[in-house]
Amino acid sequence: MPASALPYRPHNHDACVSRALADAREICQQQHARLTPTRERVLELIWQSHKPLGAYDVLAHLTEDGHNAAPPTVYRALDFLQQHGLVHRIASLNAFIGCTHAGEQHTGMFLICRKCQNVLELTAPAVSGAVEDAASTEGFDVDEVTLEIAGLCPQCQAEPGND
Amino acid sequence: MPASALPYRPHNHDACVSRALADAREICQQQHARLTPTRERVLELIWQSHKPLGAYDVLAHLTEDGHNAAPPTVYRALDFLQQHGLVHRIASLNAFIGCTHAGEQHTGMFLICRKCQNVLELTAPAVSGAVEDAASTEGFDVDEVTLEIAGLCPQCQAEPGND
DNA sequence: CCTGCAAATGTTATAATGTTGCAAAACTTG
DNA sequence: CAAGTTTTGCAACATTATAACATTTGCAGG
Repeated sequence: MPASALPYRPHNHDACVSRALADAREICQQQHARLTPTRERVLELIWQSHKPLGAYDVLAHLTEDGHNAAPPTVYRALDFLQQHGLVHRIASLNAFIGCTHAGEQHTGMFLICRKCQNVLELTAPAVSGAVEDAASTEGFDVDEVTLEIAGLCPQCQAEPGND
Repeated sequence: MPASALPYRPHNHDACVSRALADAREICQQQHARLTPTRERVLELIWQSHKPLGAYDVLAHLTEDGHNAAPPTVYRALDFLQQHGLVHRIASLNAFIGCTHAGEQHTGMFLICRKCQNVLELTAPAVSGAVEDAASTEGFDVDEVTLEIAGLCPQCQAEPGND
């Protein structure tokens, strides 16, 4: 039985968000990218949920803030955050989640619990390597890998009614 | 240099579609599933393109046929075809493609050329294994794997202007 | 045959997700 | 501060997907 991974454990989520924001500020500074208030707020909203958040969910939160935002505002902020490696888009959910490896070189692999919706982002060199090998056997030049795994997290497996 | 994989090679595409349809009929018969005219026509349309086809593209073709179809018709047919392993949905493209391993037990892995749009479906046991290992290290119970790789196919790499 | 059920389809409307294009504002740099 | 670039606001629109309910079809049993 492995040690429980972060999103599955109770933890001080405020601190976890603060750290992510501080990291983001630093990364943006290094890259001469402008983490504007809207962008930072969007990142914060996404981090406040360990679960993936849809663009329109983000929009709704901004509206609650009193920010009179339209969809492009959100999509533009999300594009920016993605480009700087601060959030990932989960294609199978049309949703976004904070990157837990921001700043590091990595290929994301996501374990998505279909019951509690928590997402764990992994870096698995063995997987990346196998994917690269398979692609290069076909002479294919890899640009971007989408690797999303739906299933049951350890906690939810333990609960009843998961057939 | 590997031998060129099927979708990248010129081939008798009509025959390739016919074979897919014949296989589908057999698979459905075995599973006591009804491959109705609409479902079969949708499968045929998808196979006639080696490129992924959006639901509304399928709808447009049906309309050309004189079939007065609405979105639910297409989505229902696609659901059926997916459930019986005859087509795959490519989440990163919101599009569908014929399954080249229908009837076999397999985990799809898709090499999607971002230039010519061709898609090659692979079965790579090494990748599936690595994914399984990574998931089980986290105690995660895998249900479904979405593995989509965007990049350049061998043909398109050879052409100019692919920076 | 026909009757009644289940599966499949038709139909209308609507929800959810994402984009384009242009004008205004803010920041940056000389 | 003036000119250029980046960011934001805003309105309209495009694309993808589903809900709800009526109708038809295929088929098994009386």
